[in-house]
Amino acid sequence: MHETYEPALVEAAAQRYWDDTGTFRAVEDESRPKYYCLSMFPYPSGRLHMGHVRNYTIGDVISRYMRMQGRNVLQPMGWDAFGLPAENAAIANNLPPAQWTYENIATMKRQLKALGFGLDWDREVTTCKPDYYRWNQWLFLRMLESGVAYQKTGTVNWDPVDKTVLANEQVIDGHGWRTGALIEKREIPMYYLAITRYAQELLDDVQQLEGWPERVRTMQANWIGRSEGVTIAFPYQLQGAQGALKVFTTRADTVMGVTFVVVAAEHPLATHAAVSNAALAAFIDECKRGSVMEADLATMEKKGLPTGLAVTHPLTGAAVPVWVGNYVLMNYGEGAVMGVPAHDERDFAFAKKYDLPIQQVIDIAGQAYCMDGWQAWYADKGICTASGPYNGLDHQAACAQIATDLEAKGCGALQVQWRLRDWGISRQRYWGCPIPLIHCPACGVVPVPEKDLPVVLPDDLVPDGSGNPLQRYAPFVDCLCPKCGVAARRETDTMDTFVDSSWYFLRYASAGQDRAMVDGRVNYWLPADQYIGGIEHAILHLLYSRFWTKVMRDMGLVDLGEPFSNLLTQGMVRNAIYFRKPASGRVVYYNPTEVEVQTDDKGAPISARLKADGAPVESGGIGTMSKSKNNGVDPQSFIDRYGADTARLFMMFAAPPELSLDWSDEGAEGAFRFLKRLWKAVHTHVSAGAVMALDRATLTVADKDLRRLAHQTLAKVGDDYGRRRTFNTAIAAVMELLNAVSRHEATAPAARAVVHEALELAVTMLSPVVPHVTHTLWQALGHERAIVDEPWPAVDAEALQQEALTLVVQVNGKLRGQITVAVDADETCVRELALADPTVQRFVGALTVRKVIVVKGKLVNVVVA
RNA sequence: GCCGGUGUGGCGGAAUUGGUAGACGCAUCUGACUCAAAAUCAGACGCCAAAAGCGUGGGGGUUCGAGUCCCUCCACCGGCACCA
Repeated sequence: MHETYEPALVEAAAQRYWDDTGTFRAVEDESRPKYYCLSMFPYPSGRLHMGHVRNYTIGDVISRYMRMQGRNVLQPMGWDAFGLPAENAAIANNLPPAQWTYENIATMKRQLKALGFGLDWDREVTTCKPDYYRWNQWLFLRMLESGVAYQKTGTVNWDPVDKTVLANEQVIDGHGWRTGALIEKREIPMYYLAITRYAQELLDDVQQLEGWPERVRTMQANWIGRSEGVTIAFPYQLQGAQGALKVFTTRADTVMGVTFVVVAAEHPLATHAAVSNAALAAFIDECKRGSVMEADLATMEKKGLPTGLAVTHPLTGAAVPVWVGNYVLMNYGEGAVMGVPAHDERDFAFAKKYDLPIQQVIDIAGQAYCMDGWQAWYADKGICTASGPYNGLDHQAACAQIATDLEAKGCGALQVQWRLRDWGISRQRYWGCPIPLIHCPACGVVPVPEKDLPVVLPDDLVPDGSGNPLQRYAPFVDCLCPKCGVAARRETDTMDTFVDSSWYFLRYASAGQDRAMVDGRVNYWLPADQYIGGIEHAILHLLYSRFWTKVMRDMGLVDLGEPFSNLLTQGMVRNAIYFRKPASGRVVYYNPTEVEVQTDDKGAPISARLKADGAPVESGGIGTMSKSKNNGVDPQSFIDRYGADTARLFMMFAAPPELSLDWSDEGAEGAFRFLKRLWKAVHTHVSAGAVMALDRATLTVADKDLRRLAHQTLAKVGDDYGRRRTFNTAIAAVMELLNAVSRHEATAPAARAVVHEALELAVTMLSPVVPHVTHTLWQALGHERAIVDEPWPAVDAEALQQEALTLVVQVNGKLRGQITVAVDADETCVRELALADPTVQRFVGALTVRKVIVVKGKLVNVVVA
């Protein structure tokens, strides 16, 4: 063994051993309990970032720990390789997205290997390869047959200069990111997946997923958004024809307070009214240009214009004016809402702004309604008032009665409404999975026959930002109709990349299968025992994957209904932000490595300046590592300097996995120091020669204390890895153990044996986190078998035994002293010892002892007055 | 705006079921070693001059006892359906 820790040597040796022995190749084995540890696969953006390092280290620690627990572990990896950044890079570099993507994959794969993750690379999945995406296409066609996939129009951002559809992130303040042109909303035909068919099941099942964080389950349930209410029809006459304007409400009990209705700009009534009303037509145009994003919709100024039309209140027969509003969306519900200004905050503001009548119809005992301003209780459920036959009814009774009455008139029905909308998967983009359809002038839309799959995406085109290059590429577009044989046009829209990521975890389990999407191996490995990824995927990706799995189940392709048993959502990796804001021009961000921080004599930062010119820079606090803030740390240069183990150790030690993690050069340095200390401790110990077998009879009190600590630590670390998933506290516990080992006088043979055991346990406990250095240290401690193949050690119950306990004594809840008692001391004895303590005596003084609370094994609280 | 989360020393965090607040690490300070520096090792380290007192974002409450439970307010972060 070397005297000094040299990570480069140690890491190369361990990785060579794992490669040569095929350690991480997973083989199905019905006789052993499996463990499928899944991490969200990366988008191949160029190089790994610290977020990846964190994500995959968590997965690797869990995988290696479960392997030591005797589980047959599968830990695969792949590439979410389609998507917009490749097109942006193509525009910038004039290179095909495929080339950029495959180069990035090669780089990142090398980095993943350098980090020592125990991945089974034989199962690698790359979503931009035809052998993967052909099954997207295959399943899409099956979904079309079953009606899960269907066509309808959808709204997109249209850049009139580039004549292209933009993603939301490419629209900045309503203008195109490249052209600056004012973006228009356009309605185009698109394909949708009927996720709403599964709404109830997705909602019911998410409540059962006990291995998921409560917050993610709540977010999903809110997103699905089941609400029970009533659809109400407001009849109207228009050009002699009878019609009905439909709205949905969960507050049917307030229907007697309706004083107006608001329809979306695209609503047929709005279109009709605009024909003879230029101002209204202009307003509708303005609305159509507005954002479709929920966040914008919620915060923008609510505006409206009357149509001049009126509908009839179905219960009172009163005429209700119809308005057009910029905050009502055609795609949500019925594209119209009823206005009850007295009991809805948004309607109240709208009515105040446009001077519409406000009619209170709900009474809350002890509250007085006042029209001057909105108060929170106006929206509460109460007793109906000024509501004719419904007066005196509470919310539930009024809703039921009103629904019955509306139903009798043919003007309403009870309904369950979902916030969840069907999933639009069409993208007007090149770098994605082609939608396997052909447009025939005679037959219409014709699916590509199964034998012709996959529809291969040409991978040498270079997008230039103006439209989808597939549309101009004849070899792709020109085809023959599979039905009638005439010249036809291939669909050029591609699929949302969320499709690719909705089932890759099934494909890992069916690696190499070229005759089917999945095979029986899926039912061995799935569901994933642990899924790990960023909290930013808490809703969409996870919901789509759950939906996709259920669709495949209903087609008989898999047996499971939920793909992920346990979910761990890891926090962001953050770093300090420094910038300068010149009087003119834009803000310049400086990487923290370029900045020097001045501190006061307690170490608190007071100012910062740029190393290059010595002039001050401003601090922007701490933020998520990003290109735009220039505060990223490149894992590669860090690994080159300190090694993979230090990177892994710091990532696991600096914060619990669910919280955000702040990068710290000094902290990472500290992790490196700890590994050097560990190395030195083992080196010093083995250099001192052979060790006797542990003889429990010859141990001193100090030896017994160290043994107890070692086994207590073992129990804690196992619990932290397995149940709690708090790697930071596990590492801290091993650090404490190592501190105790280095303080231990180890010259006597028995003491050396205890130290040997403690070091073996420390090395074993750390091996999931720092597998390279522990691989070498385990050999140095005299073991033939590699540590990666060792089982997790058992706690020695005898080592945990102790004779005396220290209890704390409080007076009125404040810590005043400590007493040492025998483990089996009874309450009376503990109580007397506590009262006899001199400090306790001093604080009790002349006061009367009211009671004494004894918490077994913990503390005594003397209550005085 | 809506939904979800977070808030504890100079910093990251610990306190697992309501029971010793600040484990472990970083920074800082002191000392040892050194011609010197680095590295390493030892010690100190919530605030306050203080045995007392105060202290877990602010305010209020429940309790013998609250970082932990309840109410309320504030700040920051994630998601909001075409970024992935």
